[in-house]
Amino acid sequence: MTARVTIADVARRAQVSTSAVSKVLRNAYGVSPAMRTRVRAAIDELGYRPHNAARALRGHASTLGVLLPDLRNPFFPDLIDGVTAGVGGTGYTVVISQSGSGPESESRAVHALIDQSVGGVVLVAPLSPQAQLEAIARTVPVVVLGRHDRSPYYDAVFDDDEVGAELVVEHLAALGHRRIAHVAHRDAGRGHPDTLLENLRARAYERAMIRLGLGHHTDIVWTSYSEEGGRQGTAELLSRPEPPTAIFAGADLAAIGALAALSEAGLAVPEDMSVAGYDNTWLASLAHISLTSVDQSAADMGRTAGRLLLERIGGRTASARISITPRLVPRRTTAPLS
Amino acid sequence: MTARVTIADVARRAQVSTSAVSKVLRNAYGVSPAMRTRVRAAIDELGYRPHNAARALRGHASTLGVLLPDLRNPFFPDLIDGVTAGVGGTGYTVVISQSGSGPESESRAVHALIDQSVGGVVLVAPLSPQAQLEAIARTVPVVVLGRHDRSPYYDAVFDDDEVGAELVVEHLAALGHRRIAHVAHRDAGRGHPDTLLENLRARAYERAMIRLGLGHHTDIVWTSYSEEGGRQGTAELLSRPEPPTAIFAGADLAAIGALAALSEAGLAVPEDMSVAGYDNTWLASLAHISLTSVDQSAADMGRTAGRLLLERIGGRTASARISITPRLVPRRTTAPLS
DNA sequence: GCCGAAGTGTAGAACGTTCTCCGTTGATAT
DNA sequence: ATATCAACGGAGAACGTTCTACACTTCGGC
Repeated sequence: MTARVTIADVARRAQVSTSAVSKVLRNAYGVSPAMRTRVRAAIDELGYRPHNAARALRGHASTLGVLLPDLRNPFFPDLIDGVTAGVGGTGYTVVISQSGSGPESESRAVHALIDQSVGGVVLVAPLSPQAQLEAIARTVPVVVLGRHDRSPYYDAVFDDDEVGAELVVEHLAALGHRRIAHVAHRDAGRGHPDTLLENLRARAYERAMIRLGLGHHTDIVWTSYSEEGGRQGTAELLSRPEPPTAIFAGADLAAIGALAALSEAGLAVPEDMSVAGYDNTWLASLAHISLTSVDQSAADMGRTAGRLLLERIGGRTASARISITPRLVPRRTTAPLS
Repeated sequence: MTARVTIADVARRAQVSTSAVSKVLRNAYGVSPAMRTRVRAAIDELGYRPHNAARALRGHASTLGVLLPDLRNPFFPDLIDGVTAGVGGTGYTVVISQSGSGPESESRAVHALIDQSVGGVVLVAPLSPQAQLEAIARTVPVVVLGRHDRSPYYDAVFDDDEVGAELVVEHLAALGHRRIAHVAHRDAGRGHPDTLLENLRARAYERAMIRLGLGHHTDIVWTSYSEEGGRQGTAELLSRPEPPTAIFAGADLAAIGALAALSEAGLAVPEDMSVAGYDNTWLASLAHISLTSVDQSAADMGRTAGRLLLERIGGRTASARISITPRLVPRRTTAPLS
């Protein structure tokens, strides 16, 4: 454990004041080219690295936090890559944290993140009520992903889940399906912000069914956007007196679970049952799975979120609300009703 | 953006000195019960939260870093959960960072992490040469995961990759396969520490083949432990004059890619080709995939790594080296040679 | 020559903690 | 009564930065 090289060491070496070194570091005004090169040289020679904690103490953050509900959803890595790309070259480091399920553990996680003195946070599909998010936004710039919130205090990025759900229902209906069921996600705890993507997808599903005259075939099972959730939900659907002929799962992971349940039940996909997911993760595109899904461009969303966060940090106070239009990617798990 | 509640505010409220508050916070010696409760009350009333940057400046870290090569490998979430569980209840927060591929970006990432003044880091399958890791270990406690390094300066946690590879080869050989090929991972850049798990698996595969008298059937394609890698590697294997009858992919993700390539080539699994993976991630257990794999208990490894890190932080200087014994999980992608 | 402005550089006070000393009690031992 | 000591509490110097003020040049314009 060697002693740290500080700005003072650099200053001594370069025969200037610490203020001067600080200026060079921040490339602030008032530095002659000669001094700059001298300081730069000293920095390199000593292998100086700024101490972020000290900087943070003075109010300058060097990291941005991304809070994910869990790491298992294959949608998130793409999102993270997008965020990283969006803030690329600005000197910010992106740190990732897991919020767990439930508003309490989420709140704990977000505060833990803030306590790291991050410059801003991207909250992915948070469960906390809007008021609470706004309280957070008063402390640190916030971008919320996956909720259609309309808040003056934080930005929102989301795909148009209504459109996405419609695309799926219309696709299935066009294939001749009428009994189209939906596997939805029920959050832990009470609250359930109704701007949260899972709830919007479910409602949009209902509306699309009604619009297409299939209202009486509406059938939602509330489990979770996980493999297990999809499996259970599908099992439940299969036990109906009149099971559906197509299942629209609100997430690819749940769709995968549905495929598992169907294969266990000895049903063939898409011959006996069509299945569609949402998110178009790489899972869906696996040749082995080839799941019809809705693409919402995780990378774009992440990049946008990153950019908005930087803008907020840069001083923008007007609130942004950016919607991304999803697009259907038909694959082999959906086929005409036979 | 409200002004921060500091220790001084708490002190004022509780009519004590800041030193006293600090003592209560750290539950240090020299605090009367009366004062303690008074301070506690003030803390709650004001909603005080300690400023980690300030603490870090004084040398106390509140976070532990985990550096992952990438987030897409489904093995990692389990690992993270293990680490989190292993350090649970100690007040440390786990932050995750992505190292990218290649020693340079890895080195950048690990330094960025250290600059966050983490109390210690878990490096997952790092590519940097041992000397460099030891340099890092001189700055901050380090636990390396997935390398069989023997260093006096950092701890190592790994599964016995030799045994794991043997299990697979023996399993396939017992099923009658002789032309068993291996999809290996070739790291970016030079260096390739030979204690890295991917290299050990490949070597153990070779040795097992020789031991079973199949040495002349040894066939390794070096791509990567990713879906794309598995796909390409398998395509290459299929173009051999005499293609293998079984493929041992060094990671589940690569095995999935192999399945994709096979399905594209119109080959049935396991009828025409047996496929085995490694890591036993949830992907492998998906009913739809049901991949034979090697389990190395990600959660255990993570928990162990977390625990070791805490011990190091706690002052242990002797180096630990913990090996976990893997176990074969046969599923539906491997079958007797027909 | 004088004045203001522009260009360079420094001193030193923050930022919010921790933690080492040290001072003050009151009780106990001598 | 005095010395000793434990228990409690506080003063104040760090930690490594940033950044506001200010001081000192130099230079051009008058």
